[in-house]
Amino acid sequence: MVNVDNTKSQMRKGMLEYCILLLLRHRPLYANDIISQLKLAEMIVVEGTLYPLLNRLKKDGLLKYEWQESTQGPPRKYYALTEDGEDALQQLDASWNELATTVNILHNNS
Amino acid sequence: MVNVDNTKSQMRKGMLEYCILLLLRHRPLYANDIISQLKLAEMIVVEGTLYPLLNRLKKDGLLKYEWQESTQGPPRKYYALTEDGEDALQQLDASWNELATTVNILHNNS
DNA sequence: ATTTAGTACTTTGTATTGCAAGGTACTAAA
DNA sequence: TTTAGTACCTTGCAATACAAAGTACTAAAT
Repeated sequence: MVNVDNTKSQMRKGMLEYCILLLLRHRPLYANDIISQLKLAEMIVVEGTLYPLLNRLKKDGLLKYEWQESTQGPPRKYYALTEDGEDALQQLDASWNELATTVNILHNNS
Repeated sequence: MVNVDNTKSQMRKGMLEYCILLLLRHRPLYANDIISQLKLAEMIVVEGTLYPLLNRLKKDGLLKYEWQESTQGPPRKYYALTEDGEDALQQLDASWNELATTVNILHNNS
């Protein structure tokens, strides 16, 4: 059997940022929430990937966070979209639609 | 205006390999053909990206090539899917469908 | 009080990979 | 014999996903 895992994971990687923004669209989440949600969606991410990514999105002004106490452990950074983040997300919705259309055309054409 | 170009290009990158295999599904193409086709589909690729990628897919046994004379210039490497390549492509079709479904769910859920 | 386990966030080193830029080699026309 | 065009390859750099190790805080167990 051929190994397509690498290609599959490349596909997922490309969507990661967009999926994280989608998850944050309507409610703030902290890192572990995001990891669990993405795991459910079979878009596996690990801490070492997520934290730097969240920091980058924060630095770029798409995300902000608030510290919140937890009943069982240290406080958590709850991330939410900024206004710029919402703008970006809208643009990415459009990009996603284009991309999906393109791929489907290539798929059917061929 | 927020800059989402980086994220957009990450999305496209992830699909690159799959799209190249799709293009080769029913006919052999050489590098410039692939570049033109992908440019039409707004999935821009440049030589420095494509050649190493084709070599890798060849090395992995998904692609093979034949030299063919050209009427206007040096000979060309026409790439085609191997049997393993066709298997891989089928698996990737499935992966693509899953991914697209997942993203659309995240999109609508949110 | 001290240790241990659990949780949350961060950092470091490595491998992959896309790309710009430059290089080689062949063909054909000037 | 030069020049332009085409095709393929390589090199060096930047971005980034990930494994693994590290820091810090909380809460329960001893």
